[in-house]
Amino acid sequence: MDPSDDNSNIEELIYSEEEDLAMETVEMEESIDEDSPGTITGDLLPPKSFVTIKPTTSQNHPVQLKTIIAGKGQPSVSAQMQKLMGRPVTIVSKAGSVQGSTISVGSGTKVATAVSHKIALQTPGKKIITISPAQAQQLKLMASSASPQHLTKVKGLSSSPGQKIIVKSAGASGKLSGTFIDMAGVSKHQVMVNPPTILNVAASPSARPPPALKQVTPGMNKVQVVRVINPKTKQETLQKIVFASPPKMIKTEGGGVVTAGPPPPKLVIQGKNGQCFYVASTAKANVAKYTPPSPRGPNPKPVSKIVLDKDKLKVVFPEPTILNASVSSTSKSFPVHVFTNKSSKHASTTVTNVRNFSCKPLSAEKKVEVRERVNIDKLLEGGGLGGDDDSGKRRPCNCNRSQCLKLYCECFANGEFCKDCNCKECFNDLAHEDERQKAIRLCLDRNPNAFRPKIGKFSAEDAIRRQHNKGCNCKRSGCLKNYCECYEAKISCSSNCKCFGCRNVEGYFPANAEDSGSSISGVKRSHSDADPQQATARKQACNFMTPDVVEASIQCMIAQADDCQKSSVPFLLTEKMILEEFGRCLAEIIDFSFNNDY
DNA sequence: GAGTTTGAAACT
DNA sequence: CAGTTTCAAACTC
Ligand SMILES: [Zn+2]
Ligand SMILES: [Zn+2]
Ligand SMILES: [Zn+2]
Ligand SMILES: [Zn+2]
Ligand SMILES: [Zn+2]
Ligand SMILES: [Zn+2]
Repeated sequence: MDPSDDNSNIEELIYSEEEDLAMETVEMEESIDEDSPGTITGDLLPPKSFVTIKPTTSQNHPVQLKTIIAGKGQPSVSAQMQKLMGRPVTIVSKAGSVQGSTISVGSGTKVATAVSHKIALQTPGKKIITISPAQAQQLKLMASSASPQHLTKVKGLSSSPGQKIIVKSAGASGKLSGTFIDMAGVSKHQVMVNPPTILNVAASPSARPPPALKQVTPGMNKVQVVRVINPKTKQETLQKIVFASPPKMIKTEGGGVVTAGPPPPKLVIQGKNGQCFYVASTAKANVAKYTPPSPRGPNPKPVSKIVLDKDKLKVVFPEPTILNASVSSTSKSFPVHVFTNKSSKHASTTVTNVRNFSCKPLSAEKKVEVRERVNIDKLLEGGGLGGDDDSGKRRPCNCNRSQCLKLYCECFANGEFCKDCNCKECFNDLAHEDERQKAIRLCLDRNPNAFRPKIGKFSAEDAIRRQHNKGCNCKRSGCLKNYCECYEAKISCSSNCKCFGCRNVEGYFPANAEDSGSSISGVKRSHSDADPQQATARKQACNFMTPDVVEASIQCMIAQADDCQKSSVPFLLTEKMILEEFGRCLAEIIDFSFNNDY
């Protein structure tokens, strides 16, 4: 096998290294039963063949999966398979025994992943279908049945390109192409691949470039210039304040009510990165105050808002009003001092890093609420691009159809305005603040945490053990590509994730505190010496149900059904034999897991 | 740069 | 809530 041939195997390589398999040579070979001839040709009863995958450094307990033999097709079954797989299928070998039954699908398949009791099938198109056990039963029946009308039920089952395999035949020098059966990513290649470098860049104010002066660009609204001082860098910058919508009665659908005297104007300060603070002035609290809606309810529209750069944490108005910030425990909050020439009163300010604009209960005394939409948590966590997109390196979006007012838009999802983006018909700017607010409300309605950091969590404990709040749902990436939000954030998948064939498991990324050094070497600790607490939270590296394994298993079962059909085995017996085949597959998988002490 | 793949978000 | 569609980014060539 040429290690360089298939670049689709790269992830496997990375994975195997991470799983401490780097030092093992894993061999995949076709083993021929002793009592069978060593040839695989012809229409005769083919030998029992297995694909054996065994780490050479471990004991002799190779995992055996049924194999895949290339050869001539058999009309009825291959026709069925063809329908099933959505492509020509050649089934060559008809195994003499149940154990030897094999099928081959021409160019490799991407079939399905089974997790727990569900099986996910990927159609040639692109869709993943999950079938319940009951449906799986149907599938089996169908596979063994000759009646075509059943076939429609499994139209989704298909083969897929890409997974090429070269099976080294024991006797022959020829190569067989077939499905790559990959037990938990074990690969024959012995390649050292360094794990991705993890950058845990804490948000360091000093590392940031000094805030630049902000040019005041009056929009449709009244604009005022404000000096903003970064409390850490002591640097000042100008910000613009936009007095947006005129005072209005404020209604909140969530039951929160704002009966308003004329509320103060809306304040908006936009920072250079599009991050923003909202300042909702509730100075006339006795007149205009709102009842915080139910946690789930939509938030009242901020009466005033200030949008400013995340770096600039002080807002300075000509005549000072000092606002004390209350610091929320988990979100990054800053003392904010607002000096205004409009009012000489002192006011309290609640500063919350509420990217979601959620309505935090306001204490009655607070007179001004500052809402900050800055994506600070993410930066702090070093999640995703965090840490380095910090200083204005925010990635521009390229939205075409969402108007940047849906969460599809990264800018919008981060609570930022679009700036220097490549979007079309962008509404995510000051000029469309009303629409924007509406969109925000809509999002919050759907998901109150929509604008919260996806990675951090709310307890201190979870902050240490970073994990994706919702978890990912990856089906085909093995959580080893940036499609996966966990992987993208450089964190291991957790119990929150519902991914199939996950390889982004514990140990893939260095644990936060202690593990820093070892992971670079690619040597994975066994979970015995890992932090047990962490072990519970992170996804364990014991996921043997990779798509390939599942596929192989399914193939075996289908082959079994096929054999029975061809031998006119009674229906009930067929069913039983298929189940037995399934059992054998499971046993082999379990066997493998035991022999590979993860 | 075009085309494909992917999984989150949105929608029904 | 599940199934489907839409979307923009990630990825591949
Ligand atoms: Zn956008
Ligand atoms: Zn944008
Ligand atoms: Zn935009
Ligand atoms: Zn994932
Ligand atoms: Zn995950
Ligand atoms: Zn995962």
